[in-house]
Amino acid sequence: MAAQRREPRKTRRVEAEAPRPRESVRARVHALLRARITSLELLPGAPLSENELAAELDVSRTPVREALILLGEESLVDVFPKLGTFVSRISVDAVLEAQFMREALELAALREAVTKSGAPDIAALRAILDAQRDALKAGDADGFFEQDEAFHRRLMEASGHRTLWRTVATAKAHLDRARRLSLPLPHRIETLVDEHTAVVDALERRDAARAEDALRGHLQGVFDDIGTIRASHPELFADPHEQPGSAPARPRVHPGLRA
Amino acid sequence: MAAQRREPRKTRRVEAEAPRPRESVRARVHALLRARITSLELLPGAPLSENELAAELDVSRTPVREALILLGEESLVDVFPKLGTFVSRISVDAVLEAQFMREALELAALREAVTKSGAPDIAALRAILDAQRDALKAGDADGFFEQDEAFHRRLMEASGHRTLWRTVATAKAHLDRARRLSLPLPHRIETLVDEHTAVVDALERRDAARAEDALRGHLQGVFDDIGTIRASHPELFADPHEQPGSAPARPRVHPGLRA
DNA sequence: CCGTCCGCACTTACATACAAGCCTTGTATG
DNA sequence: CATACAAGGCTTGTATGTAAGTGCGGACGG
Repeated sequence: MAAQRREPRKTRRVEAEAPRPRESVRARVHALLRARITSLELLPGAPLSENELAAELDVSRTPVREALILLGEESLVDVFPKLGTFVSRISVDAVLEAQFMREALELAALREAVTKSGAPDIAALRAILDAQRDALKAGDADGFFEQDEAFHRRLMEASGHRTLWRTVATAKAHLDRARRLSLPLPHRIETLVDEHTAVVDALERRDAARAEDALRGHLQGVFDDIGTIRASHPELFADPHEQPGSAPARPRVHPGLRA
Repeated sequence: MAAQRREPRKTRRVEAEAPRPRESVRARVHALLRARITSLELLPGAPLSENELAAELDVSRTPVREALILLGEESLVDVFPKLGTFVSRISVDAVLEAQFMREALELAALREAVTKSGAPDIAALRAILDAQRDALKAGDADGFFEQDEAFHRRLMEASGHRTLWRTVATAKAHLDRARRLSLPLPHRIETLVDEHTAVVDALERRDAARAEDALRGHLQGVFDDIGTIRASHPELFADPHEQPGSAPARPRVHPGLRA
């Protein structure tokens, strides 16, 4: 495909189409690509061309490029100068670090939530659990993950920390990519909701120790699944024994998966 | 000052001046501005114009803009569309969150370091402490802070987590801006080195509980100082009762401090 | 004197043009 | 046939041009 054979964009937009330009183009592109990556719609290793994306989304390269830079900061893409940008492969190190970070932050927040949370928090959490069970029954994988995200996010809010979720979400993105691959295991998923429920139960009884144990076990279990996945999808993972200081697995040729 | 009265940049660079263009211009600008902000060379509230910075650094607006976007992600600058970009004021909420995050991550890492660290780690840490004491005697504030950063970074490496420092450093930046203001208190500073030493001592003895207590106390003490500072420099702090959801303290007029 | 309105000077957001590096592939040569 | 080489097409990096929003300040009317 030749680049940019599309007709030049009109500099003056028709006003019928832009009711809410409140959110910047960059933010929209960033959110879109992030969703595509974490949902595995874009597989690890897939190339992301600034030109192609700009053409597809009908915007200029500038906001696309800025979005890719931000995704690079989150390690969701790897940018190789003058070579190309690719969805990052799942790095064992990155997953380990993400798991560690998530565990440390969520457990610390939970300790505070035990004393700070109130009835509205518990009610909101239980509502999310109900929705998650519904999604499970309906076989709605996307909805299930949405509610999972909502649960952990709401749990952190219950601790009074409102801005910390961004950091946890960044770490969680790496774990989620791996978890998505384990979806075909339905028995595992049912367990997850039960584990969530145990956390809320302990939280409601203000039982700090039990809440902590429940959440820790839950997070550890999620992490353990990833090892199982790796065996069946090795091409999605980065070289396991890579030195972090050295060049980060530059692809010899444009790594496959194109189209 | 009128914008861009500088002569047009030569598109072809003289090659005598660029021996190592390995690091992108964006990365250099980002690092430079970050250093200026965390060192308080650029005070909270100070305006950062893409045009002015591009002219001063003799680069185009593009890498400057990209660097500012990254700093915005770290909450070190606030970008108000079509209005201006300003060094972020020290937000009490942000400092609280940074403190919480740092404490959670560093303590969790320390727990692992107690079992994983070895003699080389201890030796490296003690060397850093010596350097820190030297900087203290010499009255070298910048050097002191450098060694402080090195200490905490090395401590995290001793736990085996190599990539986690980036996250901690982002949080630490907000705390450091406040701490810089407390430098005139020399008695406090001497305490800091002693606290660091206590952590290493306990770590060497593999005394997890004592190491944890020492580090927790140290981090808490650092945090307590910030409250003291706030009284004497209120203009550097954001509105204390600001709703995080609402507009983030948009400046009525370009906030002063301009040259 | 005071309020209102309008334009100007500044900003960032987005679009486009140009530069430079890497890989592939076709081609010529041994 | 194998290999060296060079050109071309792709990529991202940087530079610059254009659009559009915001607040300030002066002109103007009351």
